[in-house]
Amino acid sequence: MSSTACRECPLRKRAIFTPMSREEIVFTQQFKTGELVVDAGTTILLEGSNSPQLYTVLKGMGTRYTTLENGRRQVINFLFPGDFAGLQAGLMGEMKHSIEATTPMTLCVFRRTALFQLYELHPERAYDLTWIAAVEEHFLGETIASLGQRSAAQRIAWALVRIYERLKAVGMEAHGSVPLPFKQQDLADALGLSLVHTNKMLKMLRDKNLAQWQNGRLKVSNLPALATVAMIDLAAPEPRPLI
Amino acid sequence: MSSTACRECPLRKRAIFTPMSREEIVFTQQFKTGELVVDAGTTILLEGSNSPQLYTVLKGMGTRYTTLENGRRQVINFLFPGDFAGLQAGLMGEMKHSIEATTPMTLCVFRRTALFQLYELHPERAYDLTWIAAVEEHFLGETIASLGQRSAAQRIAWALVRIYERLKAVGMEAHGSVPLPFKQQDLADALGLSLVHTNKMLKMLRDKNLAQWQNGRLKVSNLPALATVAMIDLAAPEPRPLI
DNA sequence: CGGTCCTTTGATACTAGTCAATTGTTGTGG
DNA sequence: CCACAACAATTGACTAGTATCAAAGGACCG
Repeated sequence: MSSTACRECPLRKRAIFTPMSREEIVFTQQFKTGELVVDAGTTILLEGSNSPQLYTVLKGMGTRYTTLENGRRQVINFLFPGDFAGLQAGLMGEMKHSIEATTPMTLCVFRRTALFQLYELHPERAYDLTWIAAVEEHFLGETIASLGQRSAAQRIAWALVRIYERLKAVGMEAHGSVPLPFKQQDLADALGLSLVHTNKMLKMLRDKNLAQWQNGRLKVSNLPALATVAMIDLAAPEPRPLI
Repeated sequence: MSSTACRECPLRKRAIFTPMSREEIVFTQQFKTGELVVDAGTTILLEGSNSPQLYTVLKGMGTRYTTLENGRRQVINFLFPGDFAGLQAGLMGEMKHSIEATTPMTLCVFRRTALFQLYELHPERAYDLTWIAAVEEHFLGETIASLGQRSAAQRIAWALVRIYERLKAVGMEAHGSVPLPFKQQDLADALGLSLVHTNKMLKMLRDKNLAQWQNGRLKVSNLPALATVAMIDLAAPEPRPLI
């Protein structure tokens, strides 16, 4: 199967992404060197390595995580279609975290060496790259606030709302639910909770008819109610650039 | 008192910051529109506002925080000299967090409207800006790992080590200690701990002779030992750009 | 000198972690 | 097609780490 052309990119059409001019599309196409297709379970980027690539997730899902000295794992965030990865290695020379494919994934691969060229020749795209970093920074800040100030139940609710929104924004909602092929352990590691307690909180939300996550799909029957539990002020997600 | 010229900038000389060419200094000077001097306690940026400015901390310290719906405060990080602020508002149009001066502060002010010009005319500086965002992203990721996976004692130790390193890197170490004019409540809010428990953990570290934080100064007699408690692999800090 | 703010300490309550065992699911080989 | 292994989800019992509550110093200021 041949590589997807940027102009045909199914993600770009989504309202969540800021529109791109034809020229931008052409340049992005040049910047793209190919596609990486990996099986579920593959480690795409390894902490400490200096992988020379930048990626955008085209299909599939993964986790971005670090491992502490005591062996505990922290999932920094989940990777969904449209997400950009590898900027830290791209600029700082070394990965500060690992990325693992949870499902089979397809990633657009960009040449890291072309990064500086991008800054010189395509300021709008460079601007977008910084924008992406700023959006990511904002999201990480919100995660910090969740881990620091929300109770276990609130954290789970918060994560489910955010995940639901993100997947919906990239068009993965169907039959009132979204695919969510992670293990409960992954969510636990993302929220700093134990697996057992995560399980109990999920059951609680299920019993209250707020969110059902089973068989790899997440169904939220009453999003506003779940957002209330999560202490989230539900707002339309702001458009962000896609690279 | 007149504004500090970029070429005289006392921060730029520090090894922690990547060197700047004369041209870069000249441009930065043009980009800078002045200085903001504020008293302790001033709110510099307010969540939700669309402040049109970008800042670099020249002197003093502050906190970057958000407030949740239930009134609890999460300190995202501390602002020290050399730190850059306002990028989110600069790109995304609205502040996602507030910034408050803890001590009197002096900030270099940059014109937000010149931001795009910077991308068009000075790709190296634009590159640096993205670099700064990536460094910040990395630091926030480490914070997430701390809140998620470290115990209270480890979190405190972690924070003190990181703070000590950062202040030392900008030349604020003197007599084997660094100034740290925050309240225990600020640290508690940064680490997602209660004030009381934070106090007890600080006492524990003090009793073990690992770290003394009193009267606005932090003294770490045995940094490697503190880093061990914190589960940190002590490494020389990597240089980052200054704007 | 009283008031305010921050730090410190003790007592108690509760959230979430750990341990252990059971159930359900999927895939494999006989 | 069934037995078994491997893994994920679930549940219950118990424990530990932190939060909460309350009160007492200390430091600073008008």
